[in-house]
Amino acid sequence: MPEDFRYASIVLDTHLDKPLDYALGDFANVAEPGARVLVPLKGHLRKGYIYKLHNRPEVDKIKPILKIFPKERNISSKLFELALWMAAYYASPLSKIFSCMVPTSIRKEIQPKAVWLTLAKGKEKTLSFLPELRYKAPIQAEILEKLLQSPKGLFQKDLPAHAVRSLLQKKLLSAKKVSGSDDFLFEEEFFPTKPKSLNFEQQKALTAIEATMEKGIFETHLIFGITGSGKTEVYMQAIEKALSLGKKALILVPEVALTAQAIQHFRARFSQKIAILHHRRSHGQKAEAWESIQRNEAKIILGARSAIFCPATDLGLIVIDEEHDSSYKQEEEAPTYHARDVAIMRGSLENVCVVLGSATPSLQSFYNASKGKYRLHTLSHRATSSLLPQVTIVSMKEAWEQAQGFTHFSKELIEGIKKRLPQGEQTLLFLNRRGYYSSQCCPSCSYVKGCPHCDISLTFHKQDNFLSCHHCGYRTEPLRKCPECGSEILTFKGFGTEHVERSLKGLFPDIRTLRMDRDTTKTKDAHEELINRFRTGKADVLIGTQMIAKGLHFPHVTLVGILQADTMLSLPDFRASEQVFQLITQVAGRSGRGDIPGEVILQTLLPKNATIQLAAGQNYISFYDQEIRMRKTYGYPPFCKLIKLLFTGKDAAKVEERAQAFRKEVLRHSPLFLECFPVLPCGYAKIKDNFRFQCLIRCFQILPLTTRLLSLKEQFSWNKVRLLMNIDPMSTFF
DNA sequence: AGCACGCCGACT
DNA sequence: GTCGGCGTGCTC
Repeated sequence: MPEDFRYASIVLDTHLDKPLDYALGDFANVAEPGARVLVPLKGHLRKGYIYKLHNRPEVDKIKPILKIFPKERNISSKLFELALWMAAYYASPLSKIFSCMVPTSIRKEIQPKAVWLTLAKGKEKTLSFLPELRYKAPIQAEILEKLLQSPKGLFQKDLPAHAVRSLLQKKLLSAKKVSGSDDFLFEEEFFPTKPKSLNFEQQKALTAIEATMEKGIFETHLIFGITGSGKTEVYMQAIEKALSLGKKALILVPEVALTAQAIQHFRARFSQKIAILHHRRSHGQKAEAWESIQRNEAKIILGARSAIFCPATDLGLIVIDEEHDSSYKQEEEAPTYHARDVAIMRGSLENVCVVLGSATPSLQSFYNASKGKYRLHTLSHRATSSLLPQVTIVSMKEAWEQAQGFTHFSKELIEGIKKRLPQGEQTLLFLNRRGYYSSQCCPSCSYVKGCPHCDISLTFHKQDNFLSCHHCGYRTEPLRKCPECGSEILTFKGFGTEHVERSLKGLFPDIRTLRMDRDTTKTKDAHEELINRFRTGKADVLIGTQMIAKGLHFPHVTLVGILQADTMLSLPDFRASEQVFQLITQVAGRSGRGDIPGEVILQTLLPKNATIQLAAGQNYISFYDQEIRMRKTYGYPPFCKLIKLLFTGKDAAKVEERAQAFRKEVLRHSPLFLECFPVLPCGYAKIKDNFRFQCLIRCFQILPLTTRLLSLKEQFSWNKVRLLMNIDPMSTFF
């Protein structure tokens, strides 16, 4: 017989880390962990979730729970279990985990207020007075013209409010309230694409995944498929299988992959409603997607990392596409979770088949697969007839000798671009640095103009002629003279995409270029537009940073130039090689996706470097063998676990002192086997006026240690210094 | 997170 | 003499 509990500890929505006790009163029979409740706090009403039921309150003065919300607002028992695991593993307060699990729009009950406007019925043809209106009320006329061009309608918020009101009064427009999402537009029009036939390897992977789903058990599959091998088609057919079993499918993709185009790709295959969750959607859109999942309307959920917490019941399949992608890891704030690892935990709690896919699996995942923890499926052929691109390594030392000075472009690259111009074939140039010059400096005293708030140099942007900080957004005019020595002869160092674009135009005056980096994709649809313009052949060359590397499909690209393939290799980070290998492979994979075979030119100052050579050979297995040996020798993951303690604060000396003191406490109180590295300034020693120090902990098991660390953190006197515990950090440098 | 309490500079 | 700056600390 269950015990009768009279109290509950409640985790409040506020950033209050500690649960508070309240009396259950009449709610004793309906209260359960995860239930949404309303409670008084300091004379205000607050909402939260029940964490535990008990009979031993911590304090004497106990206020009562005022209300228990309907079950739809609960955190389900399965997700609650996942939350408890996360709180322990990631050493994070439960309140922060609950706020990951439920969107703010749901927690704050924000009612969407978007208004959708269409031309009033029957008025479409009676707009003969438009010329007159254009004269009397040009703004109103403009609205009507816009609506004639988009007959489905427009959001009111995108139109001038005053003119809309007049038009509504004249009964020329009709308005209806919607959720703020334009999802309803897509529901009507479907031209479903058919499943493609699978090759032997794809079929084998699919059969194994289907078998797991049929058994209704938890099992993790890793699809290791070269770029263009048709992983997505396997996911699609696995999703179909999940649906046919009456289950739901959750697909996680890196944030950048959630472009309207990728979404349409999914919408075109499935007639079912697809819920889309990512952090750039509006409150209303997120709330609608979330509730449609909860009402069991959406059977397919597509989202970025936080979608792993979606309230779906009866999941049959979780897909993590591009499993190696670092955007799955939350690094900035607690909980520092990895969506792939949370997915695997969720899968095991809910008996779900988990599918990880990548052309360059993380060392961790491939290691797990090699140990039999995951089932490995290799797709070694491109699904279409296209071949993998031919990669050539070019030594830039030699290129500079030949050119008698610095150049972005080796002779091989110039020839490659030139050859393609008359044929309408396109080139992609990759450089992982935006701006024109990466710093302004004084050659006589070697002063470098840095950001006053961060520990980095300011990047020069020629287009608008300013210096900017890529960390905090600080902007200032370029220096006229050196503030240290007064010299008026100042120079610049280091080149970015803006400079590459200009140099290229110097070489080929008539060349049509597009540039894609954070600077050119600031506005809402700029990203989409740039991709469309390039895809439809409006440019010969696309120059870009990281963001051109991921998943884009350009059939006319037959040449990819990687301008500085090695800058990241020099970082003192255990994952540097892994990241460079992944990046080169992903960028190279953009070449030759159509009928004509592709070419890749890999420009580097380290042509003999093993990682560069293996990436050029697109030889993942050899790279894995090399790298896993390295990790084993030096004792890095997956052969151990890492925790990065990050200490930040305005006063550098105090931050370092607190960090040292905390490190001592960790060593003193830990009977567990662990290794505590010295306290060091981070690679970025200061960001937004906050100094940063870190201390790396190496251990074999996370779980008992994080509990320990959390209680030490609670007892410690912080004195204006903050600590972020990063579990399984992606980088040990920054 | 809020909100109160608390201790030091520019105002009626 | 008060108003108000935001530093510190508590909320069941």
